[in-house]
Amino acid sequence: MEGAAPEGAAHRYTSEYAGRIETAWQDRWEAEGTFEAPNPVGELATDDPRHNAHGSKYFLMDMFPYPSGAGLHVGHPLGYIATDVVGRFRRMQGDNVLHALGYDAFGLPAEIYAVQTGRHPRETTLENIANMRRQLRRLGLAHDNRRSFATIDPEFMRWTQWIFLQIFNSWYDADQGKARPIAELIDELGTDDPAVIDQYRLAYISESPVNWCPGLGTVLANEEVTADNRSERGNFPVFKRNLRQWQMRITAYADRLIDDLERVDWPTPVKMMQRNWIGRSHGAQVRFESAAGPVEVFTTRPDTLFGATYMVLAPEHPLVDDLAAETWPDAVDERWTGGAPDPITAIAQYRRTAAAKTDVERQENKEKTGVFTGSFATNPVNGEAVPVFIADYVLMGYGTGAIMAVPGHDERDFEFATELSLRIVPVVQSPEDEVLPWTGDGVAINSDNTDTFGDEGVSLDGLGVDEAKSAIIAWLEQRGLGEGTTTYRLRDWLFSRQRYWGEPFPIVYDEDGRAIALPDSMLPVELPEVPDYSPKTFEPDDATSMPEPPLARVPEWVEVELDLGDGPKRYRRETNTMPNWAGSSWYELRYTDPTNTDVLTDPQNERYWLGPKAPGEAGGVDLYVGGVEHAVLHLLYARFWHKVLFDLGHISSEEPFQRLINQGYIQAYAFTDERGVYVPADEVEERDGQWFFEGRPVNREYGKMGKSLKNSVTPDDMYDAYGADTLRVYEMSMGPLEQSRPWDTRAVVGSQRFLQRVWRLVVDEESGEVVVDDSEPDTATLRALHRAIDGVTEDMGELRFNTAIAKLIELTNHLTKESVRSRSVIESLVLMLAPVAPHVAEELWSRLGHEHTLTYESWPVADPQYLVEDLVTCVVQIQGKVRGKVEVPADISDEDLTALALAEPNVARTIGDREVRKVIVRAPKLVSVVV
RNA sequence: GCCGGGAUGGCGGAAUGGUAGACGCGAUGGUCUCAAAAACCAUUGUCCGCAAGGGCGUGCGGGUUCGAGUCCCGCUCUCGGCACCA
Repeated sequence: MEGAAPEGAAHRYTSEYAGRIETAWQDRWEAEGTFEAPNPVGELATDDPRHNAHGSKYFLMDMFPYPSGAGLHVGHPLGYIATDVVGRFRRMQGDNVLHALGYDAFGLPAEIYAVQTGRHPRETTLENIANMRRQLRRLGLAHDNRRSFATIDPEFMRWTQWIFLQIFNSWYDADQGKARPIAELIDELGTDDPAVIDQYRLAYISESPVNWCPGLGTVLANEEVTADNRSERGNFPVFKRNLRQWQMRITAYADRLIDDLERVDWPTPVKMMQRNWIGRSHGAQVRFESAAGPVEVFTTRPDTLFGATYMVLAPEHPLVDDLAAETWPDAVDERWTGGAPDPITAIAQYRRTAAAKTDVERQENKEKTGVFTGSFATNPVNGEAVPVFIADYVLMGYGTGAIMAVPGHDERDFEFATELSLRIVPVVQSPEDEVLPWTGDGVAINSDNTDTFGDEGVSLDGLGVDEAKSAIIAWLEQRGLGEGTTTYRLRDWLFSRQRYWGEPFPIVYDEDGRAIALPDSMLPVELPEVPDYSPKTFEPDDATSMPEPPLARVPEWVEVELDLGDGPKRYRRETNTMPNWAGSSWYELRYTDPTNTDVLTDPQNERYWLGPKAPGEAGGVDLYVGGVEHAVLHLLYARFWHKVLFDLGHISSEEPFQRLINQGYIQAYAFTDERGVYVPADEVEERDGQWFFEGRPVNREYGKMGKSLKNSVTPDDMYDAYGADTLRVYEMSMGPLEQSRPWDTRAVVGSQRFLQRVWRLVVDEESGEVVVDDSEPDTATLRALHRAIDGVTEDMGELRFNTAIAKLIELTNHLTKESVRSRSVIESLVLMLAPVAPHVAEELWSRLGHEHTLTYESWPVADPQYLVEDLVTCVVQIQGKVRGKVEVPADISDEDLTALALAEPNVARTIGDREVRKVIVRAPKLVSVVV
């Protein structure tokens, strides 16, 4: 953009000049360890007083990146710049700031690349990390590099595996509401029989329906499967299969995971998503007697029990076979039979068609279908015999897999009842103009069984929904017919994957196939070399295929002889690996004590950086910035592990992330030609609102930045064209952090012009001499300065970098216009500029004669005397419309101001001969006249 | 369908219920220059008007208020999440 500097301006702040300054300061920061944050104890402790190691602290985190081979584009660093600005600001406010960046380095892309090239994923991953470190270093991030790590580092993996064993070796004590060591359960139960004990573990193996993805050759967690049953990564079909897999008992924490959302400062949408995902609903379990024994149902509307006119079981429900009658009752409605000669045939047929339906089909066609089992059950509140159906609108995986159907007050039951012509009884009074089904509030009707039960009975009639619920639950509990309960949508976390590039489990099996934890001394269990990195993958639609993990193909690793306490014996290693999410579920802890080899983090260090600041608080990272796409997955898993470690007494904080902000995305325009092919966005020209590529018109689209859309802009491009500081200022001034916005390379120059103006306030572009002097600034300048200090300080504190920068620009423009040279003013400006544009600020600070980095200089403080003006512009409104302005002293009285306002010529003219009915005075800024 | 965001100039965006459009980009005009670039200065919501000034204007329709982008009610569009969860 910028040509060679003209002869006469050798010290002009050009991109090239900026680049020299920036790399020089990056080298110096690194050499001096400028951003190293001391710990209270251990290897990273220090007595360097400038770091305030025992005073206030601030722990900042970014969602760490997966080191992709594609490198960064300008959208990636948005959050990193923002946290860096916060960190630099907090340091100048006196905080000890912990800010570092690790790498989430296990993952599918590296494995896929390895399969394609035969290169070890570690090799390529480490290369990618090195490249990313280079790109990010050039951005001037104030990270403590001693605290950086990658999840694949054996030292990190060791603790990931250690935490797994902690979870494996604990159980959830529902009475105490916390996890406890399994040894305490063994004592309490008086047995160490694995058949008993293993069922309680928080990490356990179960044979249960899991999401099998043949196209990826691995199973997936529920959270990794999209609504239309495809893999979030790769978009392959996913099938439910019964397989033996590791699970984590996250469901034990469902209540705390919901309730503790109130103790963190997170965006509402993220909290909502977590609440919905956990899906807690309060209701009742009620038993309906049948020929096959009691059938348990779950309902959130026990108040509508009197309106339950039939029951529905999921087709896979275990009692269905027992309920299937030999023959249809006389005069059975033919819509109930599915056209079959008897219930057993009807059920078999229905199950077959239901199973054959893909989930997509189920979704497209929500028409209710089902068949009658031929049996009846008894509604416990009124003794009525209600027919029992099976239907696929009832899911085995939720509640009890059986429902009582209340067609009068449930949409789905109503549809089914209409379809099969079932009885509909209203039991909640609906508003007059509403038709059934009525699902809203109302007074109970037709809900009285005192004529059957006499004094033992209950009447809900006249009660509101909530009262009726409590009344009927009390009645059911008293008679042993049911009880109030809570169910959750959340399922346990499927924790094993059939991949190579993940953490191995620290588990071996003995000859009885029993899972045994390896002792801590044998950690980490490292990945063996394998002949082939890929799991066996299958045709994406091959639902019957079986998982085959790559590690199973290394018999010399799988078969081991170990001495686990009772002499050397043969064992077989677990061949699954942990999911991607393992490392990111606890990495916040490792930043606090990254070099500790004895514990995952020293309790003193953890307490200092993460502990609650006041009793009752949950603690956690002071600020965590990342994309909203992790709202459920990563953030839920990390909270879960954090709570387990808290329960077991390893850490003092109950939540990992106290405050969370979702940064927006930087998106970009992309252009397609008449064939629909993407053309390079940076070669498109705009004329009169139309876009042209090589003279031909093209269409504009808006979307993610990326190679495929040919609209990527890389940080490296920006470093070359403008320098890192300009890129930082531009990204921060584009808008609020949380908001997504379009990239506009043309607009970047505005940020460069701003930095150039600041530069010229200090340095003569031709001679390179410092031009500041010690002159006393005039009052107008002092006002501008202190107003800026006041506003910038507040904006920075609230992460409003865009408006903070606007205020710095205003101050700079004032100083430029008035040719202000006063050192005191310019130094304050340089200090305030430092968080967003640290290199140029350091350079100017140094040229102003300061020996040390400005990193730990005190942030300027506004002098209140310059924040009040003596003369202010008062606005005069008539009927709320501005009709005039008067310059008045700030301390003017209401009476004087009113007089002045009414005397203002235009005001007087507008009022004319109308009567002034009321005057509202907000001295000294506003007078509002009502006529 | 349910839940949660959002809508302001040509563009990105500012505005404790009190002068809508800060700051930046772009555009137009000017200074400097042989010329250009850069820099600097000025103008820039829209309509009427020579001007003074006035009308209109924050997705749409109502309301509260002396005064509403901001608060309340009802919609539209849009983005995100969930989706037969009993």
